[in-house]
Amino acid sequence: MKEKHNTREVILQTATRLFQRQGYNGTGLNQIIEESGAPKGSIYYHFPNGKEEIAIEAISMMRKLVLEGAEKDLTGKDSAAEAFEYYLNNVAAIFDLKSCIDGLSIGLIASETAFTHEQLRYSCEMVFKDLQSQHAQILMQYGFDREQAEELGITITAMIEGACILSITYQDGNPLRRIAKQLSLLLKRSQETQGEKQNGNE
Amino acid sequence: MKEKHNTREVILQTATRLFQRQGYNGTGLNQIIEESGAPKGSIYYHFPNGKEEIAIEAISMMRKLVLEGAEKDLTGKDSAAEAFEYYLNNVAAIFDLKSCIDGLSIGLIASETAFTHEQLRYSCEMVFKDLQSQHAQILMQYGFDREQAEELGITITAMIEGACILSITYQDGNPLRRIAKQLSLLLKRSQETQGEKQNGNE
DNA sequence: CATACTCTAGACCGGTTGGTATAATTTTGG
DNA sequence: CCAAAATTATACCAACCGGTCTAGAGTATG
Repeated sequence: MKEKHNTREVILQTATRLFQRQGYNGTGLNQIIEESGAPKGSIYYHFPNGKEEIAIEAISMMRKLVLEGAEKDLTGKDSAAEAFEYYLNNVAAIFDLKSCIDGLSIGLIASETAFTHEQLRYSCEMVFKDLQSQHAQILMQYGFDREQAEELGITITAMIEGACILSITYQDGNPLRRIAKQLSLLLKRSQETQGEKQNGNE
Repeated sequence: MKEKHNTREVILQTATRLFQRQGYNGTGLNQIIEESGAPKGSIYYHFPNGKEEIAIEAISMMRKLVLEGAEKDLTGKDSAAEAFEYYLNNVAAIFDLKSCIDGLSIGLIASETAFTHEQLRYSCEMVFKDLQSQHAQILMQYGFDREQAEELGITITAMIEGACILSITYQDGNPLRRIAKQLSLLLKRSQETQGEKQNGNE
């Protein structure tokens, strides 16, 4: 069975893309079927619990895409400030191309389902927590202490999410680029202040 | 006609609330009708162009609510840092109550319609720009120079939007409170750096 | 080859969607 | 009071929604 699971993967990839672009409520199964080329029977064969099950797996795929994309851009730089600025500028470049926005943001599906689909809300919460952790880990690798890294982790997660929404709305990478600079400054200053605090203790 | 325009206002208020809570695609006209008590005929009488027209007016109402709510909290404080921290803590308190989230955020309707409803996207872009301007104006009132105020304006807009999404997803005001503190620090440091730059020039 | 299992394919279903049409009711102003 | 205008009320519509069902095609194995 050379193509085993291929239909399932195609459905999932199409759904992931469409859910990120239009949201859960704005994406119908028929659109997923058309754009993936998968037969309707296969949707329920592979995802017996229906649309919600597809969405939960799509959120999982978004998580993987976002974490991997960020990891790739955030490591191997001279400082946290440089790393996060580089990452956000890469995300901005994707918006400029107006191309596929997979793996950039989960804010849409998170906020639209928060009051109406508890399982999806919970899945998104877990992804956001993973993103916060990733950011905090990266900051610690660049020398931040744990407490500050954690507070900055959640702040960075929010900033990136908010910046993506602005760029999506403006259909332009410019908001992300401007916010990348401010995030860079924020990180530089935070690290300087941490340095002073450590010197002060000695 | 003592109640002139009352039906129209009730429809609009209900729609504004529901669009903010569930988004545009997640809110059907029948739900607006039920929850507002308005007759279906009146929907098309008052909003002849249908759902999109309601949404455009709802976005306008959201704009008013957000701008007024922020104005009320952001003025009359000792510093920008204190003002924005106070504002975000008030927003957080609303999330803690799990009550009506009107006038807190437009990120959901903005992102879900960005690729599919150009008029709504445009309306949301204008609201975000107004929010940025408001934030920049407030910062200038507290002593920031124009250029820095504008860069911080867009950054604050993104941070608030992102923080609201996290709080919506976590169903908890805590993300907002934590980010309020980081925003306060960011503003303090930005103002100190601006002070040094001015001293350096003299 | 036969059999069992996996997977596809697409018809079908009841319910919901946004919108239309028009009669009935209410309001307004002379 | 009455006519005209404003507004309500509700039946109706085609299209779309997520989900069910079942025949049949494809694959693996003995």
